[in-house]
Parts: sequence; C-alpha cells; structure tokens
Amino acid sequence: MDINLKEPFNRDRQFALKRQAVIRAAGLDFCKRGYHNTSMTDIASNLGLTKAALYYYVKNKDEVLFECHQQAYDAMDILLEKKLVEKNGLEQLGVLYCDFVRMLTASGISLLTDVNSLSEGNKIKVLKRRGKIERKIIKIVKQGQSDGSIREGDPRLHVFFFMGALNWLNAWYDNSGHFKGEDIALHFATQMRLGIAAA
Amino acid sequence: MDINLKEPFNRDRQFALKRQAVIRAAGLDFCKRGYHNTSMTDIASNLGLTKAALYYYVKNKDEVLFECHQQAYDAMDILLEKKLVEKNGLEQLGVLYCDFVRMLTASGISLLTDVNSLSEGNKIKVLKRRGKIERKIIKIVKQGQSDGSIREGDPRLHVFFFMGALNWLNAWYDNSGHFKGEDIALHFATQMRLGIAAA
DNA sequence: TATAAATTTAACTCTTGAGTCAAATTTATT
DNA sequence: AATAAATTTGACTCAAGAGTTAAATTTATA
Repeated sequence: MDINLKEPFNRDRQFALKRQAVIRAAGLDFCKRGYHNTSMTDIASNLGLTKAALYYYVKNKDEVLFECHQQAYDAMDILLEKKLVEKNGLEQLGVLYCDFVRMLTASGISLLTDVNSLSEGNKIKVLKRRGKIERKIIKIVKQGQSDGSIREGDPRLHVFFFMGALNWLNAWYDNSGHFKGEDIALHFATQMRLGIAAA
Repeated sequence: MDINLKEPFNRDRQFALKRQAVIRAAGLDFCKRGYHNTSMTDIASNLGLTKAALYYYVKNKDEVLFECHQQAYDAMDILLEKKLVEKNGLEQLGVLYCDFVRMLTASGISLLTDVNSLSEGNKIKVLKRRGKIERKIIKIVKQGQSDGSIREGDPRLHVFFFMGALNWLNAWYDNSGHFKGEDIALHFATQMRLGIAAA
C-alpha cells in the first residue's frame, strides 16, 4: 500500500495519467464526430482545458490520433495474451471476441477506423499492427478449423466479417444508450460463434 | 432503339450521366482516403477534369458527400423492393444481404460511414434514411423470428452485427484485390445466415 | 518561503482547401 | 457560320484550424 499512497504525489505518474486521459478523451471525440470534425480546441475544452495546455501533453494532433490507435491495440494485445490452451479454436475465439466488446464498451477506449488521416509514417505503423492482430485472429480460426470446431471457408473472410461488426460498434454504441455493454458482448459473441461454428 | 440512339445526343441526359459519374468517382475517393483527405481538386483530377469544371456539375463538397449517401441508399432501396413473399424471413434476408454485397463490390457505389462531415441538414436526412432502411431490415428479422426461421434475441443487435460487416467492407475491399466480389457475397451471406438462423 | 510544475491568456503565424470568377478556348448542335 | 454548352486557365478571397509563443498566474512540492 506504500506504493499506492505515494502515487498521487508522483509527478511523472500524474503526468502520464493526464496524458492518458487526454488521449482517451480525444478518442471518444474522434469516435463521435470524426477526426477532422474535432479541433484541438474542442478536445481541450471537453476536458476543461485550454489548447495551450493540451500541447503540454502532446506534440501534435497526429500524435493524438496515433496514440488512440495504440491504446486500442495495446488493450487488444493484452486480451490476445490470455491463452486458453485447454479450449478449442471456436471457444477461444468466443471468449476473445466477448472480451473485445467488453473492453470497447467499458474502457472508454475507441477502436478508430480513420487510418488515412494519420501521417504516412504513423499510418504504416498502425496498419502493421492491425495486420499483426488480424493475423493472430486468423491463426485461431485456422486452429479451429484443424480441431474441427470451426467450419471450412476462407479464414480471412471469416475474420473480416466479424471484425467489421466490431469496427462498426463504436459508430453506434452509446454509453448512456439503451444497450448495456455486457449484453452486446454476449449477443455479439454468440452471433459470431454461430456464424463460423462447424455443423 | 430509336430512344437509345438519340440518348448520346440528349444534352440533359449527358449532363445527368456525367454528374452521376462525378458523384461515384468522389465516393470511391472518399472511401479510399476519407472525405477530409480528399480535396475537390483531387476528385476533379482523378476524372481528368479541373476543379472549375467540377463546380459545373455540383454545388459544393457537402452536396457531393450527400449524393454519395443517396446513391447507396437508392441502390439498397431497390434491392429491398424485391419482395420474396414465398420465402421465410431468413431466406429473404440471405438473398438481400448477398445482393447488398454484390452491389457494393460491383457497382462502384460506396457505402460511406462518414455522416458527421455532412452539413446539419443533410446529416439529418441521411440518418433518417439510414434509419428507415435499418427498420425495414429489422422487420424482416422479426418476421423470421415469427415464422421460426430466425432464432430469438434482440433483432436490432442481430442487425447491427451483420450491418457492421457490410459497413466495414468498403474499408478493405479492393476491386483488383485477391477476393472476387461474388465470393465475398456468398461467404458473407452464409456467415450472416448461420449467425441468426434458428437451431 | 522558494522553486518547479501546471495552466491560462491572448495574440500571432501559416497552411490548406473550399469556393468564386472572368476571360479564353474547345467542342457540339443547329 | 452562328450559337450554346463544356471546359480550361489562373488568379483570387476567405475561413478554419493547427501549432507557437511569451508573459502572467495558479498550484503543488520541498
């Protein structure tokens, strides 16, 4: 507990937390209104800050968008780590997908799709990372096809289909709306599983 | 044939066709690079035209984006008209969804998701129209639940799921890429159906 | 109390891209 | 040949928004 009590007095830590909050708030704004329809001033004032203060935490707008993507992929990578060795491909994927939806609805992390607004360098990095995650998921699908839990068919198309549903989630999901995150997670995971399960 | 032979000499008709082409080309650009990352000059030069010539066909950029949405919804409305009365809800939906994918991969029409970049008035119109289409699809799902072809569960979530896959399609589908439109259509329709089919 | 960090204020620069315009030119129609 | 439509050229205005800066002020830390 010694560590926890000291944390609020650790300036570096506070800085990091605030920076984190800036990114996440920006992510929500980008998600709701779009990157180009959200000004740095907007982001700042949504946080009760000034534009000048924003630039105390980030280098430029491009960096903000890039970090938004990173946050999402960091979170996904963590969920991908959970190796459920005892389970078959379909079951693994079901748990993973459910966790993805939970994460996106609960954490304030947004899975942004606007890659084209990134600077060339960051765009490449983001696409590489997205590709890496995609390939990991495809691998699980292939494993499921080997162990007989997932039906045949191009594994990439299997994945593109249900990852589309995930990417679209942020466009319509509303924190204070009618649907509860957990309900969506269970529903989506079921629909995903049934779509690719072996007969 | 009298009519067809005269058409190329009908100026109003030619104007309409060119305008149509402008909109569709712009849609492809918006799809590939995003609305705000595509300038009117870009659109023009991709058509071998000048910016000034573009403005001979459209009022402003907002109108172009609006018409892109309209084109997509016009096409979807036509497909929604095909009433297959003799079939059950699931079968109807399967055909419809397959047609949707075919249309999006074959026609050069893009299903854009950037609604927030529209002017307030056009945004409302587009959201209304999108809602109308969504409700029609939800209705088919409900019908399928009544006739026993579609499993229980919130029909809106059923629809949000597979419509996500559709919206994501434009982000990755490449005309000259590895996947043929027809293959995607069949695959996606199958995955969609299995996800909601009754046991 | 002294120092360093966090933030505001407010003014400023710069770039991009939308949209306009008028005059010239090319192309099609009659 | 005369007219109208289609398009180019090139220069222009205007607004929005990113990013900067310096000085002042507030807040936390030691």
